[in-house]
Amino acid sequence: MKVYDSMAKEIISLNLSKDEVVKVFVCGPTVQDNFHVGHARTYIFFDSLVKYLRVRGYSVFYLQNITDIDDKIINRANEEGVDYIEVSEKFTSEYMQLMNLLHIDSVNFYARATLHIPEIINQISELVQKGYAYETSDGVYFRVSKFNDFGRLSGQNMDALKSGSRVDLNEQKSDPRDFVIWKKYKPGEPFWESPWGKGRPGWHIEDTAITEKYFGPTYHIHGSGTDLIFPHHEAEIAIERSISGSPKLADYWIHSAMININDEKMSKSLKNYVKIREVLVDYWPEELRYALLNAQFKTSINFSPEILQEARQNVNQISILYRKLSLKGRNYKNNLGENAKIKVLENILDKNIDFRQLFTEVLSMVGEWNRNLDTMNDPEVTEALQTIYWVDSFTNIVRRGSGVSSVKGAVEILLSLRKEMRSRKEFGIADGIRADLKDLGIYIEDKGEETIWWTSEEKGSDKN
RNA sequence: GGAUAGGUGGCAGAGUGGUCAUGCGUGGGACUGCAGAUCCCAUCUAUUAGGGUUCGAAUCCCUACCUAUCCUCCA
Repeated sequence: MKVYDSMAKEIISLNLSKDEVVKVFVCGPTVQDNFHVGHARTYIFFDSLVKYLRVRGYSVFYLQNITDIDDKIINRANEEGVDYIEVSEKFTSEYMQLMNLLHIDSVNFYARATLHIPEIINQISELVQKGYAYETSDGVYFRVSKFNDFGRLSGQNMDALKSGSRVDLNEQKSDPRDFVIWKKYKPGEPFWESPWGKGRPGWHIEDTAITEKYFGPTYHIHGSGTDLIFPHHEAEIAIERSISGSPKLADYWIHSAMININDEKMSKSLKNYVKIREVLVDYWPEELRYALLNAQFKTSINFSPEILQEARQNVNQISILYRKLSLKGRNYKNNLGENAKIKVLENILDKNIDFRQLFTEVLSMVGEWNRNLDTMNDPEVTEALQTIYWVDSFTNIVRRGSGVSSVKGAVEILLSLRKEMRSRKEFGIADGIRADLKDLGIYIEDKGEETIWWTSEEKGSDKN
């Protein structure tokens, strides 16, 4: 299995062992505001990546942090005249709900920063002791000049950073590149006691304190969106390696590209974002997942109604075929691993975890299965079902209508009535039944003497 | 200015030297009582520009131009 690694800046082999737990850390959100499609992309991608690793037999522990103390959270709380905890609780809960809606269920543990203050203070103390950090009147800062690998991941030139710095010059830092790891208390702000007085943690050190606690000084995969490479990941590397002395923090660095809108990055500060909630009014989670996985992870996606519409088409095509196949046979969970189609798909993914290429190949298989649907024998049906089931097990893009709902009996009575009407050429009545069922989310399809049906609610603009 | 990733049809997007895949869209056809689903055919005269290497370049080299992200908080 290979993947583009941001540190190596090329596609390299992912050498992971199946005999030990694979430790994956992905930077979670700051719980300060509504979540947008950009967040969705990153977390859907890593969800599918981790699930795929598991499908391939790796035992993965997927850790994510939640930044629940931060300037922006405090500012928002002040604006609204509430305690910061109200803000962070509200959006933490919203985040969890969205993850649930989007089928993002691969994370083993969400670690909140405010529940790791002792670990953070320990790290700062160590850094101060070793001379990597110094105290000023407003906080404790990391001394970047003591860590000579700073800038390697992001390709930043140390001197250029120094001179061309856009960083605040007002602070009492001894070097403009130095970053804050402890912020001293100002009136009205939440605080924790520390050897440097009341205060709260800086952002970068939250993650290292958390990963060190659960993973130790090094782990296997570190992921997030590309926008966190600098300075956040440089800072994490500097902090943890200064403490541990290890030559690396993570074996692999995987960064997913941004979501753009009108060719510009979607972001809170530009106010050009589309909320996940808004998308889910008109589109199913499976459709959003498809749209966001339907690109190489290193390629930015220009978000538009067109990509959602395309996703809807393809999700429908795969889902409807899946339904038809499952009416033909149900032993698709057997004999996984002997499936030649799955082998083909594995080979595609193993080149660079490219879900778009996976989808392209799946769609061509779907075309073939549709062509042969009437003549497929049992092993072929099983193979097809297994394959779609396998793909769905880590992508979650198949919409599963059900033919065994609680209304099954009633539907079948109506269908036999409709059959009778059709044989009497009472097409008005027959079509009326079909239309009424459709309004209830029950789709039927005539094929010769047979009529198959499934349930599938409609969403958004397609309704009517 | 530096770093990174790119510039292929209406859109999306494969393709590291030899008739420019594929998907969406659009048009037509088959099937159907009609639909739906599905299939077939077509369409869109597409490789940023200019040089070079080559029998031959989207693909290799050079130059220019352009786009996005990062170089401040951000997934």
